[in-house]
Amino acid sequence: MIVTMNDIAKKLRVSRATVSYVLSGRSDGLVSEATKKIVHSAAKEMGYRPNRMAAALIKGRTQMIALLVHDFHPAYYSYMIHHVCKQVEGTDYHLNVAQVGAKTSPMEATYWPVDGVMAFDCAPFIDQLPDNLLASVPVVSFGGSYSTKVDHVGVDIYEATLSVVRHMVDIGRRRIAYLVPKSDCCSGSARHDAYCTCLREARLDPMFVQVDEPRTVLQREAARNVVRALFRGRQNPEIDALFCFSDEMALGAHLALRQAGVSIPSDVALAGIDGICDGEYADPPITATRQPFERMAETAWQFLSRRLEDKTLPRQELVLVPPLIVRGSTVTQTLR
Amino acid sequence: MIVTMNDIAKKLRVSRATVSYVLSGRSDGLVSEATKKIVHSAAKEMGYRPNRMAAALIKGRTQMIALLVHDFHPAYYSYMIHHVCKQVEGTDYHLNVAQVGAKTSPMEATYWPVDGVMAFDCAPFIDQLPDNLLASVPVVSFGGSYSTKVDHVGVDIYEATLSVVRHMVDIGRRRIAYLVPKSDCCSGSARHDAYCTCLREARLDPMFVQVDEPRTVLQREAARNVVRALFRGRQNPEIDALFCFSDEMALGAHLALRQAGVSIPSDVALAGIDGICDGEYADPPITATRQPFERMAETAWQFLSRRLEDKTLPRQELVLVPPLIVRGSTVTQTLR
DNA sequence: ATGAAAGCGCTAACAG
DNA sequence: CTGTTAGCGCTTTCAT
Repeated sequence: MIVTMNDIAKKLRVSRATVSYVLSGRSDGLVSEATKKIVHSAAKEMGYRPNRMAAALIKGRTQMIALLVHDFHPAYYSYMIHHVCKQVEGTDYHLNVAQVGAKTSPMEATYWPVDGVMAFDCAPFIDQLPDNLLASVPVVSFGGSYSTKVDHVGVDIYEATLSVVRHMVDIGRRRIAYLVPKSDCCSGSARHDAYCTCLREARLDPMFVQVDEPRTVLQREAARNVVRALFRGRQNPEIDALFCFSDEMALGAHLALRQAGVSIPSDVALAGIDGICDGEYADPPITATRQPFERMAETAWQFLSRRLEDKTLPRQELVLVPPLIVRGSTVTQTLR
Repeated sequence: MIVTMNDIAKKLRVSRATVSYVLSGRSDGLVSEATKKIVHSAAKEMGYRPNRMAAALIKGRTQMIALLVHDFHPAYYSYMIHHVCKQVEGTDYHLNVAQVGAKTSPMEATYWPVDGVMAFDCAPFIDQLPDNLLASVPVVSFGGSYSTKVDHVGVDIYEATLSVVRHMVDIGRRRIAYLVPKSDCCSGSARHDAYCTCLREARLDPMFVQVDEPRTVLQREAARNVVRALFRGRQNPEIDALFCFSDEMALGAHLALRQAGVSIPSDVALAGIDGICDGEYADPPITATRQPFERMAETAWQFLSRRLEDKTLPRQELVLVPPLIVRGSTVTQTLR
């Protein structure tokens, strides 16, 4: 049923080695043109498909790169996956996108032996990895949550947050709340610390609007519900700006505010972090810092491919500060 | 550097077989509790990681399932990936999400030997697969574009389109245009045919608004540009309804219409196909048929796991008709 | 209860 | 130019 090199060799009455040479393209001058042709056509005709496992086993390299993410769905992740794919596409490597998280244990995510790992937004996971693994397989960590133990392309979320919150102060807001998943509402979290710092500088009081849902998939809906509850009835919480943990949450808040009859930005200014394009399509479009998706994907892959060629390279590091994109959710703009 | 079973066996002065039995959990009464403990602790201590390639090679099964998609990014795909992941999570199988498309040849997508293939929205790709592959590895095709050559969970796009366009007729629209990627504007395409049929029934003239961009990633932006151009100046095309190929395109049209000062739905009613949640967050929210994502993922996985256990099963087939979700983009609604 | 041995499909010396 | 051979790391009879 399944055709192997042996089958081809037997049928053609040549040795396995010859077939191997031809089919793997290492036959430079070793094998006659005639045999080459015969082997190729036999392989095609018999429907031969190389067993990569066997090749990988002996070569010690799988040509496989694992891209580790928390999830596939929210646009923030799928953007990044998309861009990383574009980088790896056309190289000799194959991308294996795998989820890490609560249900998928770290070890399972790297279930397959891979030549390299690209870990997006999951520093804790990297830090959890056993040292011998870290030593034996190149890892590049990238995203807002990056590990400094390995090559990394980071995003400075602290600075990003500063620029968003300062922008809110600059446009005259005084009651700036922070819409945040409960699990991230603690010092040590870059957004939290930057938010607090910024408000302290401006002599304003922090206000936390906490959302229960930590799972990124439902962040938008969860944020919407919390903000809806907040503005329900006449208990207007006297908020005039809402800084959101993510654009997903900003989108949820956006809908809740509109439905509560709250005007954006005149009543409440809204801004997020990420810069997924959905924010641009909202009305008014949402102010946010924009993750340099392409740049990150490109650099992360560059770091990894270099490392793949030379394991002794010194640590490669880059930290980017995402630019603030001011849109209609904080500043009244005329439509273009 | 890399620890193998041999290393453990040598260190412990037992045979490889013993180690194998213990580590793969097949040691029911074969190996003494004492040895078991010793082996386990040695493995842990030495940082042993099983080489799945070797196991797969000998067992002839990789425990790997390929999920084939065109792209990761637009929400329509990432939803599905998300849901398929949830299905496979917790089973003995591992999901390998791979892209098929222009750049990634079909054969490369199944580069790794997998135990099964789940092909989302890519019937042409399945039909292109060599027969011997189709015979040797179970494939389930699902989505709007499904192959009837193999097990499949289809979505009846023709019916879906009928329900959307009929809805537009029902609410009194008479100039119903179809916003469509150029490549899909031909008879044979389910949406196209259903749209034409429906308009013929209602004695209306079809109007095609063609978008150049076939690549799904940029559909939204491309749709936006086309619609913007359409409504630019005072050349109002006398359209009172716009049926969109996808929700992505509907979202683009939505923004363009708003920015052109066209009121939705009073001037132009808007509807799409897919039912991605972003459509719900638009203002007004977008009417669309809703792909039964969860149901499809669940059934597709069910079909595949059954097939994995019994290759002789008769063809498994299911075709779903997605329900029409009427929202504010076609019918004026009060906010909830 | 444990070990020896064969072999999964392929690659890469090395001989001829 | 082609064939022989020795494994890659693991599983799995079959002996012991």
